[in-house]
Amino acid sequence: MDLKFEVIKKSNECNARLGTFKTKYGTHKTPMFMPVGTQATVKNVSVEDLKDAHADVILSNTYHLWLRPGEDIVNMAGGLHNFMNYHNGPILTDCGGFQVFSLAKPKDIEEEGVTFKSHLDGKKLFLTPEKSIEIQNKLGSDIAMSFDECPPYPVTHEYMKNSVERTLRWAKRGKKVHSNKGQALFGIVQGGEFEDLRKWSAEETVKLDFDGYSIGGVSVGEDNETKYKMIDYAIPYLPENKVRYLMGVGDPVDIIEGVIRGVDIFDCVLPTRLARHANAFTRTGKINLRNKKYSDDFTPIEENCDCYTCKGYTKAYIRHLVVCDEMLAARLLSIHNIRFLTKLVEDIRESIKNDTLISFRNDFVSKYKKN
RNA sequence: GCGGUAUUGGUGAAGUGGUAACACGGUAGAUUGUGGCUCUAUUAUGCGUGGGUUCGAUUCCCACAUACCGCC
Repeated sequence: MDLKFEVIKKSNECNARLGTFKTKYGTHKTPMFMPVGTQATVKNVSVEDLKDAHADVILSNTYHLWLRPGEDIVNMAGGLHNFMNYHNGPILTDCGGFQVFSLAKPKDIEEEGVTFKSHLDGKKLFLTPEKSIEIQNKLGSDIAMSFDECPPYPVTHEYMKNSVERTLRWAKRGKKVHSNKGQALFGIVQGGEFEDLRKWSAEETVKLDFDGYSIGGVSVGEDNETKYKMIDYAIPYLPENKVRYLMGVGDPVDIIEGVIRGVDIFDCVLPTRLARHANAFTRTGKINLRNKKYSDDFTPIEENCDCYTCKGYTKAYIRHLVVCDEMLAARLLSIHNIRFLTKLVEDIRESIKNDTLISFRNDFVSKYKKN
């Protein structure tokens, strides 16, 4: 399904662009941040919480839902939206390719597909590009991802070349069986830190004509300079009139740097994972609510934040919940962290509109200290 | 009153005549297409108190304190 992506404005100081795309849920603004809800739930928060936090598109995962409860169950429920009661916006399903990186060994990656060892019971599983698309079709997500391999960092040029070529062949196979007319399908650019492979991967993937393009294999252990190069190497070969999605990136500074380089969409587990580890984003850096210094701090996480958490709860109280291992801590922190990133992209959009993104970046980075 | 046994950090505890394991907890840190798991660093200048022996004692000896168990 064509997302009718439109560039509303191009920055005149960098590659950033302000855009919109359309689905049956309405018009969606980019740059955008998507919270991750791997197992048909954004951990610890309700769909009402997500709405309050200005979440729009959310992510779910093919691999996890394939194992539990199984795509047929979700299909019987009427699709993911009905199953999880999420009607605020579209759902994007990741293809399961990232699990190749985290669960499979290189020898288990073959032309036909990938042999996984289930993280639940160790059972051997076999996932192919066709199977991934078929599962995503049944899940009924609005945007499906092409099945890819996300190699670790670093690997040799030779390994990466083989991997990228195979990922392209997998993309072709997946596209061939993609039959869900109401579902968009995105291709994934790989190639690691190698400029020639990123270029090749981007050009060849674009030839297949997907509804959007993502840059994968980023933030897998490389340094910042390399990370930003990976984006720079791919962007010039992606079409202007299609969304660009940088997979798995959600550090606030990385989001800004990504937008400056021409990225439209981001997703990341960071806001919710950090919340489970008692961390909160603030404009002056990440803070750890477990820290003793907050035990008598009766101010909100951020004084001017409009999220549910900051409007009603103090750092001292949240710290108390964290120390007592109370579940509410994770919920309150998740809500704040998600809102922090949705607000960040709102500010980014405003900055693109005003052609002040570079100074916004400089200002943000100077205040956002790595503790 | 007499004998015996014990006393190590916030907790449970190991241990040795050469300067205090381990676990939990505490304090910090990591976390980027999610296992809430996990990982890393750090946390007793001191082994009930006071003496003695020794180059050196938490360790051996004596006394005392405290706790528990026997006996009158």
